[in-house]
Amino acid sequence: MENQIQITLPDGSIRTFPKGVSGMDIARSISEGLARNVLAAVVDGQVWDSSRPIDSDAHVKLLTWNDTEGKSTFWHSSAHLLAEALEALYPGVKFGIGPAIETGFYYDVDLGDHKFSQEDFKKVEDKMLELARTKEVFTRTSISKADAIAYFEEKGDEYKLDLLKDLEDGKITFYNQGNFTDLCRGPHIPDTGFIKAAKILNVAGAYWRGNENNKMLTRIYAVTFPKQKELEEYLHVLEEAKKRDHRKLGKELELFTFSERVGQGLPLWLPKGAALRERLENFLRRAQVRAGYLPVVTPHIGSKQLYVTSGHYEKYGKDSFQPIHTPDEDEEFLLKPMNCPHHCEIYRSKPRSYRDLPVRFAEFGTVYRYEQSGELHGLTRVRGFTQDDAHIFCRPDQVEEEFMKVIDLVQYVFKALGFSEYSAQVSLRDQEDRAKYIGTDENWDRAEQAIIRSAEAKGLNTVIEYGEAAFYGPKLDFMVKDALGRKWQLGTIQVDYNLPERFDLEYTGSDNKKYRPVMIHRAPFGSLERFVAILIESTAGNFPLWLSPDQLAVLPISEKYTDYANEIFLLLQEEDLRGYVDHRDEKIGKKIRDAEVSKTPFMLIVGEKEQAEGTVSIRKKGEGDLGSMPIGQFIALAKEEINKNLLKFQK
RNA sequence: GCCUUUGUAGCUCAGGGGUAGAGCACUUCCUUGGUAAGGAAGAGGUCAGGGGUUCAAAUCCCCUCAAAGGCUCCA
Repeated sequence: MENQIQITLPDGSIRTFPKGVSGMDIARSISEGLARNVLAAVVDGQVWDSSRPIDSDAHVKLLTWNDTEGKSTFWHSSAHLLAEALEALYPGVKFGIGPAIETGFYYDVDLGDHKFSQEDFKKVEDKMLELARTKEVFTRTSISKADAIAYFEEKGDEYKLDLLKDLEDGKITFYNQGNFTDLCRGPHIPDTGFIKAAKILNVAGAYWRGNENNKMLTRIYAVTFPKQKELEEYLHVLEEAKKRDHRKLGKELELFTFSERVGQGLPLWLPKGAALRERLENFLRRAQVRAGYLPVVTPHIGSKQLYVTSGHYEKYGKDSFQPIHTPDEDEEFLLKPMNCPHHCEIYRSKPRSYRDLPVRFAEFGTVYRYEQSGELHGLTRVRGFTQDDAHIFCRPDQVEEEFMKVIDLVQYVFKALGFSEYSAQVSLRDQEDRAKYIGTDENWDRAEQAIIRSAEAKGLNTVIEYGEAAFYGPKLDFMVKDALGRKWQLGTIQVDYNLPERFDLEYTGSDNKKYRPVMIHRAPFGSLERFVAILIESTAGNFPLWLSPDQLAVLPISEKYTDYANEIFLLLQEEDLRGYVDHRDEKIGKKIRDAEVSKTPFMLIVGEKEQAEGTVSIRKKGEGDLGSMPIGQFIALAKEEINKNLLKFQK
């Protein structure tokens, strides 16, 4: 029948509807409740307005707040509502783009001379909700390019005109709600009435089209919800996340600090932080010995010529810490921004045979990079940091195998430290602009294919990003999120066909001819600084026992038991357990509280009873009293917990 | 580097044109207390730094430095 179409629903059922049926009509045919919650519909894989007529057989999925796409449609529509509110409050405002993001949305606007600040937030929120209550309907209209240009010329919005330049005539649509009309592909929720709660989160500057030569617009970040309660829950989650911020915990737990006198982005590791970091280094050192790495050590500076050879000077020289000059001769040295040139020279220190390969040089190398001041961020982005760096020099036929071994090592480090939620980003060349990369197309293709195959073979959750490759080669990065959901790169593996060429590295093959080795850069942690930052946020400062700066606190009930407490502590130290005795003239309740607050895993309480029996009373952080036991039993218990983690990586 | 915001005691923060306040931490004393804060007293600040306006600036203005949230960048 010509006027009937077949709609396939996600459960596989097929229903017949009149031609021109909308997602909303379908929802209504199922239940009124569903119809009230439908935000949009997926029609043959594309998200459509729920009111848009469907003219032919299709697969349809109805979207609600519970679907990611439903949420992003909701937030995109909210961006239009924000724009409408802004236009009502600040006439003449011009609009850039206003997309939905992972949580919420933003709109880039040009408010002329008005500085959008905290005082404006409430006004705009109220206006948004006022407009939402009138249930303005979102309507879609196709418009010719000429008419669209005329509209925005009349309105004087140069940003929309700029956007229109790149759009194809005949595919341009406008969306309107209330008094606001925007250039938009859609789709949108049925009407603004779905939006019941709105919160402006912050404002930031953002260059038009992300280009720093363009004008800076005001980016207004906001979030909306279909229920007031959900907004409250969201704000609560944000508050909780802030408590895990590594900058806050780092200060509270006395792990690291910064000093203006030392300089921006140059972290100072306090004793407890240094202890934590040292544990991590030792952990990886042991794993690397088993994986066949050879430790090397290189200086913090290197001749400028070294970086001219490597190509880094040409690429980054102007944007780096400037060369250090010696007093009498015309010598120049650079603070090393990376370890690889030094390691290349170690490779060159003697002739290499094909039988020697692969060789793997590992170093916890501290490097210095002049990061832009606005980019510095706690320990995650600093100007001086230590990479758990290593360079593998191998034959071309060994690249893929070595690459996979490194993936194993990274996975094993992440697993031992409890990072289960990470993604792997494969960074390849920009598909169009290839001038910014050094090396031949042939080498790049080989490296890119090797990475993709290895990631696949290891079953990584991979995302491919074009244009994100380093200038010298493609890479595989392991990305982890911080407490606020920001993504950071931790582990990295990079294939490099370029440096061996520039340093003229070679090995003798079985035919007695010279060949060029391939280099793989890799760092499972990435940098100790960033890794510790993410570790703090993921554990909220509750480190596993083997990493905890203080593993235990011995708490005497009163000074009468000082000697017994010291005796116990000595026994623990002999077993390599770390901690302190709380000798302060305080009540036991106070000592317990302070140990809990500083997140010390075990408290050993000793008083009259323990001294008489030769025992300790154990209290575990967050769990409470475990009762008393002989010291030997506690030591066994603690060691068992330590080994539980360490055994994982010994396999 | 750019935009917005912020900078008061070791920490968390209040105040605000008339020469500085709280809680915690710290020191001393009292207390010798059994599983998340015992009591008292004391010490501690060129109110980030510099300049300006003013009879008077921590407070208002300008510059610098640092931090926060973004943008750009990231070997």
